[in-house]
Amino acid sequence: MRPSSAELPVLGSGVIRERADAARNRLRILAAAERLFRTHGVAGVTMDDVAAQAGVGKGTLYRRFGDKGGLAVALLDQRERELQQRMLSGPPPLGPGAPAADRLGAFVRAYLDLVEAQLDLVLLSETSTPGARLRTGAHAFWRQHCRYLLAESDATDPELRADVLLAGLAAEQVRYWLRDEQRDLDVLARALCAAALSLLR
Amino acid sequence: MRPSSAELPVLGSGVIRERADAARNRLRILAAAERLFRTHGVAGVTMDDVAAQAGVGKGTLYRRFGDKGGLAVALLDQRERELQQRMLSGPPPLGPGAPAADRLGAFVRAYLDLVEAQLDLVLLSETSTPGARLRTGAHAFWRQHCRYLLAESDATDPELRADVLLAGLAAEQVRYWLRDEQRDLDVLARALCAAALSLLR
DNA sequence: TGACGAAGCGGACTGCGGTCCGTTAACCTT
DNA sequence: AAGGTTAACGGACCGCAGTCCGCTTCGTCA
Repeated sequence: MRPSSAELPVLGSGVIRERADAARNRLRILAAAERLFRTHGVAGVTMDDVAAQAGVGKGTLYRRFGDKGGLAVALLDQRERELQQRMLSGPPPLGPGAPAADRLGAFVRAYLDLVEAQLDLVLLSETSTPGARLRTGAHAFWRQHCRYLLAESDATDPELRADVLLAGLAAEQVRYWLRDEQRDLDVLARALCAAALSLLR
Repeated sequence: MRPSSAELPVLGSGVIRERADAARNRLRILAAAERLFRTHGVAGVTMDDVAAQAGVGKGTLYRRFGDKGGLAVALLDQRERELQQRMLSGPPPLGPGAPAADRLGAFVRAYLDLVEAQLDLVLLSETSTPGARLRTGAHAFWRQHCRYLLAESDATDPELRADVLLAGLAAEQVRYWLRDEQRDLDVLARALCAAALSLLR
């Protein structure tokens, strides 16, 4: 889909290596975007701004990241990978070893924290285009994990219920709870965990 | 928020009546939009197209409907009101008289049908701007209804669970299930009803 | 090391959503 | 019925996301 550092060709395989200027520009763009987003807020930065700040043409920006959402995806990549690692091989209850229900609760909590910490960026990555949320590589990962845990607990229709759960964790919805309804993050997390557990039956 | 025919000033109260040219233009615009959306698809129609086809300036379009999503909301208004009437005073299990759990299932089914029948329009109304979905008057209605039914069944945290349920019924998600995953509407409806019932406990 | 092919670059350009503000005409008042 | 008030109109205008295509530079291979 969208090229990000995660999906770039890897040295040694049959795939061609990333060209030097391309690599340099990719880093420049990411650095510039992060700086601008931090100081002006995600909404206050245009793609022209990013290109100019990175000292790069707009075409380069789009060739690399596809669209504004793709840029957000790339910026989120690092944090998401960390969480994914913890889920795959970290300590329980998030990592393997705990009962599926506990792991699901731990995931909801950890994912919610990640979304909250990067709300604007996640929102951008999920809403830049209708349906974007469901098309990122990261989303496929979260879904796969939830499906597995739901199936493990003999939930009916784990695929669909994983999607329902993740729909409830969409940035748009989380932002509404947190900002518009002023819900406390911890209380919200507990309530969502309980709802997730309900979906197990 | 967004002015729609539903919120227009009503004759007789202290509020000022809609001017004659305004009423004429409103109808022209809605007719033009419906015609264009039907023949060219929602995505293939620009606001300039609508204005031109309606024989009206663009400013008029925006003054009346706020943005493209507002136009979609207005077009959906009729169908949504019908469903709302059935929920408030139609026959059970959708209307009053049946157990809350049955009414919830009936709502999920009926709402899903409405979304499916007008997928592109609902999608537009929910995604024209991030968070639009949660801000329409209709959404407040669906939410209120679900909250009530959940509370009636002694569900924990009915407010939050209503939001989770409705997030799962968002047009973006429904389109994904129907179009990308090719799920059968009936099967999907049954699975979602089951998930909704799980949220009751 | 020179030269060739292709990946990558960059910025002018396009199209569309949304705004602004000078003009028009509906409705009220007397 | 004439005049004044003001809501409503309309289309030129703006900003930004995203595209296109002629030019540049990288990496390779002889």
